[in-house]
Amino acid sequence: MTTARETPGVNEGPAADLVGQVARLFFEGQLTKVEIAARLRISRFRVARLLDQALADGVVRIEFRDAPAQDRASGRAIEERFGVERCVVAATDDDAAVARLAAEVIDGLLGPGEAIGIAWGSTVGRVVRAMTARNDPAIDIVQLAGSSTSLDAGTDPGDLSVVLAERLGARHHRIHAPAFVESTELRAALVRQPEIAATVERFDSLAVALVGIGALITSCGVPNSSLLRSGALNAADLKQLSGLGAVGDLLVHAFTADGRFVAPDLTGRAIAISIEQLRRIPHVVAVAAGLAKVAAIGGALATGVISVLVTDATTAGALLGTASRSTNAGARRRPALVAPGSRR
Amino acid sequence: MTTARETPGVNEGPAADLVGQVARLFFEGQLTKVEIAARLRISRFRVARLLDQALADGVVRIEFRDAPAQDRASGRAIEERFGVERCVVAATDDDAAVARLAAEVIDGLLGPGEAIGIAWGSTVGRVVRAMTARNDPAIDIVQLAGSSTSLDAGTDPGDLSVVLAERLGARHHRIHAPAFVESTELRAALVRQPEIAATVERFDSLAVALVGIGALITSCGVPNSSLLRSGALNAADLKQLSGLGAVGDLLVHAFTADGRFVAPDLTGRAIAISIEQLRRIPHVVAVAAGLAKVAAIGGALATGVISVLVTDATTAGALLGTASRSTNAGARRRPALVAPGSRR
DNA sequence: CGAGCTAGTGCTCATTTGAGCACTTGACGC
DNA sequence: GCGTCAAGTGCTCAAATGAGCACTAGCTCG
Repeated sequence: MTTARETPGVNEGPAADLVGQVARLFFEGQLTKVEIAARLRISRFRVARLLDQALADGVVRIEFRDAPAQDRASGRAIEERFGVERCVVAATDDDAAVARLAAEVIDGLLGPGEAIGIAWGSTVGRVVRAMTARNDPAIDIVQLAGSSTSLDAGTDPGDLSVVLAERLGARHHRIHAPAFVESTELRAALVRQPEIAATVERFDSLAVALVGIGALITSCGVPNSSLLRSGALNAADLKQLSGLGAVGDLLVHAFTADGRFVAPDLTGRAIAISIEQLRRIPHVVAVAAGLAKVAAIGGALATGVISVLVTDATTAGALLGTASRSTNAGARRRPALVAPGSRR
Repeated sequence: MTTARETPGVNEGPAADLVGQVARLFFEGQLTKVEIAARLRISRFRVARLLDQALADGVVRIEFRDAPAQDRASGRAIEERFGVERCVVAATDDDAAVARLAAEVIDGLLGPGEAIGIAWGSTVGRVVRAMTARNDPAIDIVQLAGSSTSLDAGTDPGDLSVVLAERLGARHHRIHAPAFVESTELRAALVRQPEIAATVERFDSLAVALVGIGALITSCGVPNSSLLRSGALNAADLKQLSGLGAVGDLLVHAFTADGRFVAPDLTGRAIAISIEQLRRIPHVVAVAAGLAKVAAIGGALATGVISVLVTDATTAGALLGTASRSTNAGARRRPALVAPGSRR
């Protein structure tokens, strides 16, 4: 174990098969080392050392799938204050923890053969990559908004739908078009294209949607929208939105702090799921964290579109620290204290 | 453990965090159960039961990464008879075993930050999906041939490059164009497009290429090329190729049983890496198995383009049973008995 | 209200396992 | 030829572990 650790290609040495065999008998077959030794006619010490080697060489790898710790108190407080059906709060302010929790939530909501729509964004990307694998070819992954060529690596909704489909062993339905086009006419023409129409038609049969929440302005007032960075909107568009009181966006839809959607003209030339369609989806899971997003998250919850919010403890605390607006009428309430709870 | 196994969403119960904590201390921290018990101030029996629960609930998952058994004798025989640099033969006739072996071979050949080109096909798809994960953003995944809209699910080279990039944590470079177009003029125009040119230019800096070997005709003479199924070629094209003595294809390049490439007119309107470029790549790994492909594999080896062949035992046996043509001059020989062996 | 059930917990004892030490074997250099 | 080294193997003994049993708390049902 000092020099020449590994042979150039496949396999480590003459007894390489033995390592795998022993590892399988021990971990899969639940045999004791003495039994393995007897079966393979080697000493129990050799079995032990082969197992050590298996661990060291990474022939067997141990993977943890435990959910990150939650802050249930904050979650309940947000559920009650904002009248959202369910709120999951990661106890640590860790993007990965938020993503893993969101992935678990979706894993629980998405039944076999159901369809899930996905939006874009780095947060959504992290969730997609944190999903546990399945193999259900009947699941449909539907891209909820057009692509953008200039998004950061690994956040393009088209790529994300491929990645998620791969993970779930499912089919994916992409939108080969930009999120925003020049005119409503062009939008109409594009949506008539069979390839795009085939995806758009699926918007009405989704069981779950996974969306991010975009902040149009940060807490310090600097415009920093991903819609801007992606090139979907220009500075003028953003200024117009700010003028209308917009604080955030869901997909391509901008909303105000009190949950009203604004700028239908922008929406009119966007290729994406509509707010009405989004409202009809049984479970809309929104993932967003960060102090810059607090105002946007508040507005998003006020729209009543979101049924599950996943965030982190700091963001949740900031959200709860904001002026206590009375629970808004349109929000999706929890149906009962203990829901029937359907899980695959 | 009889009813109501899991709560609807995230997390299994009040002690869920404890399960993960114990599992991590035991498997990651290598602590003994007694030590864990002392540290968490619970009994060692509880630790043992929490660990059982972790295994049962799938909180820790044990993954085997051992290479499938090889038939080294057949591999060596093919290396000598066909003068190929390296031949890896899976002992079992199992598509998954072949794919895993090929994935290990590529894992050993592809160094950090190097570029790999990938072709299409269900076999290549299986290899890509069998690759072990990395996180090397400096690696470039390059699509070696244009896409096809009508390939079977999970075999499109564009999707495959996304999947591989995802697995390796790498960037991908796609070709947003069909593999075959109507005319050489159209091909030239497309290749001048900046987006396509950016990918094509990378063909000359690849360290590894992963390709399948296509059979133009099966053993019983029925035409069954994936080029036909994909719609890239029509029946007339295929007939023309058969007339020229073609038995198989590498990417879009058809070759005869004695390893000559034919039908440059077809190649002239294909958007794909050229044979000359392919020859300059240090490692061209070809994966192919199945009796229907024996003739095609023989021809492919005779072209001298392939440096590593991965196949299964039955195919290897059939290949060795064919008339012993003298080792062909153009083939890539093994450099020495014991190569310096570079492995990451 | 109490019998009966179940889930969870801790105990004992026989078995399994790990750590350190001693032996064999083959390779290498002098 | 022979000393030296490294790698691999087996042994002993103490520590860790698993399996079965007993106990308790909380719950349902009559």
